Amino acid sequence: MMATIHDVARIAGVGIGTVSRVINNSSNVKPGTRARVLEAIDQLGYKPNPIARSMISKRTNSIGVIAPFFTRPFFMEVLQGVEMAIATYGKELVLYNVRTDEQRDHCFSDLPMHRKVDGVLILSLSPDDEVAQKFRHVGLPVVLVDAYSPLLTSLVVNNKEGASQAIRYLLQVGHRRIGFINGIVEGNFKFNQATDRLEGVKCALQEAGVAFDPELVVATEWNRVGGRDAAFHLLTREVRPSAIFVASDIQAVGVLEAARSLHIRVPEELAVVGFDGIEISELLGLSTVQQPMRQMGEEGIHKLMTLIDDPAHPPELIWLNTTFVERATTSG
Amino acid sequence: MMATIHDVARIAGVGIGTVSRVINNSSNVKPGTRARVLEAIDQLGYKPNPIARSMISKRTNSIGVIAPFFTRPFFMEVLQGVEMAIATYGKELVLYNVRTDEQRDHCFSDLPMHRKVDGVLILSLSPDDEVAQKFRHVGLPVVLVDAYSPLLTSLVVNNKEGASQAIRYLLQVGHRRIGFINGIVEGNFKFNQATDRLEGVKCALQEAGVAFDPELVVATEWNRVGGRDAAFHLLTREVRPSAIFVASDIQAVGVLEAARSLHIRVPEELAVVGFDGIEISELLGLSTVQQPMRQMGEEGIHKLMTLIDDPAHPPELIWLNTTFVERATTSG
DNA sequence: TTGTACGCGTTATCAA
DNA sequence: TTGATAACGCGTACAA
Repeated sequence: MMATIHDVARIAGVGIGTVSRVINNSSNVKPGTRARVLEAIDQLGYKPNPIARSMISKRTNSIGVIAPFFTRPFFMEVLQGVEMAIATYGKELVLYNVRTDEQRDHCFSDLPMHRKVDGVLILSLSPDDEVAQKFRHVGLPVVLVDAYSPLLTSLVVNNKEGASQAIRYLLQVGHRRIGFINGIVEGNFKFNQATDRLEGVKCALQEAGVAFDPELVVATEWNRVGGRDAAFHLLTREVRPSAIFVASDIQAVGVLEAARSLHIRVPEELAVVGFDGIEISELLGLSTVQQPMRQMGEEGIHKLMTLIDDPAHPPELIWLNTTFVERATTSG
Repeated sequence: MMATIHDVARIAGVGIGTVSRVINNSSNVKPGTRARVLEAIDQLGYKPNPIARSMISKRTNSIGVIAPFFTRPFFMEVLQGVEMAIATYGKELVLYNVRTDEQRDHCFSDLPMHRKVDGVLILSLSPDDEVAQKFRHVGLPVVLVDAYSPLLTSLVVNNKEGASQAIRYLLQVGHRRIGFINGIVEGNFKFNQATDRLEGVKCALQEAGVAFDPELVVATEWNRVGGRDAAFHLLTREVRPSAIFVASDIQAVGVLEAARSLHIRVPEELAVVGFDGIEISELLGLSTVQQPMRQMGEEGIHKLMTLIDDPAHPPELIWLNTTFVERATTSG
């Protein structure tokens, strides 16, 4: 039905070996025969079967991306960088979205064996040592983005420092009662965005000699509703905070909604700072701690490609920095 | 290095045929031997190689999604439905993002031959008859979502009626000078969202006996900046419109920005209606024509799966309806 | 420079 | 119920 290398060989009156050599433009083939083969290929509209090819070469020409809830704006931004980088390498992008722990475990255990991808980029998910070891063992290149493992090349954002930037700014402009709405800890791993951001908050407060008040900290879902609920909680206490730092922009949007419905003016009566720097933060004039999201995706892929070319390459730990962006929700 | 079916056969002391039968739980295998095989599989941590499998079965267990600029919110929403549906089928998702006509043509011409996917879902891109014919010819199942071809199963939104809904509403609440900011026509295909929405605008005006004024129509890029620029254009004319209907929410956001910087109050001095119903429209209180985006993705995949199971299934044309959503930018 | 034969890891067919 | 063997379409030694 579909033309194979044999058909081409027959039409061109050569052996399949020669056709193969022409396809992979191996040097040792006489110009005359090459022309004949090329013509036969053209005539039949022949394309090498990539499945059969990867059967031999052990290369699939596609790379896998594992992300939790890739529909969240943060992942979208990273994914955009990933996609662009992958396209420049001419690879295909296989997307594994994981919503549950089961899906994650399934991905982590099966992917290494499958070899349906030449490499894997894992987003915001830190595999434990056992899983990481397995990836190494089977020789499947892996890069972690926004996640960390000592055994795997990791690109991490300095979450702690980012949170500190936000708190230092708020302290500097005079706030003393600062609320912190964190995201809930997803998964039971050591590297965790929520944990690190909380750490950064504590640190910055301590440096400034301001007491840390656990009553002002709430952890909620990483979404708008979570942010809104938490904000209601914080803003309806007897003594409410004069500023709230939120662990993600999307939650911060919920905070703004809560403030509006409570008739609390932003920034006059309440300063709000988010985290991430997704598009909506710019739209709403939300001050935020900007992550280099696009860059994370792109660099992650570049690292992965070098790893694919040189699997023996030792794991690296790459730190990326955040930038505080001052907008309308803080500057009165 | 990695265990194969031969290793399993050797350890279990059976032939590879038997192992294969156990894997695909074919009935005719004695419980005793099945147990031995299962044990060997477990011992070796053996997983069948999917590449070798699809070499024979001609099934890759993954489906391709072609989308232009999948990073736009509209595509994200559809993609979310797509992803969820694909997950329920246990398939893998291969994402082809196309930004240029070359990439599109490349996708359309290569994918059918590759057979690296069992089926393709094409988003917002209408292949011409020649390309469609090719898909049919090689027997690769295709479903079009938000796009149309007479030769392929297509899920389309009633763009014309949607635009009419918006205009009828604006007319009903008293507007007579209604501006229309359209998206530019991308690609030279017959089915086109921009064209249909313009048609709907004209129709609704005509029905109401209101003259259509070409001066009030501007076509721009499908993004915020495009919307903003177009709005500046419309709003700085001597007699400006009292309402603007915008072909996408993302452009409408730009319109709102323009109105704000021109100190034109919304909705008192200017009513704004978008199209799409992406999350941000809800956030900003933007009145809009809601598309059933998630549903489009899900239904598209379901249709594709039935097509994969029954390739002879004739192409269908499925219409989906929009819903007008009234929010703050129109209701004074 | 070119053709042949083998192997990649499966599934499917056919005898036994 | 089972095992050997032939495909599947390609890359690649090896021989010519």
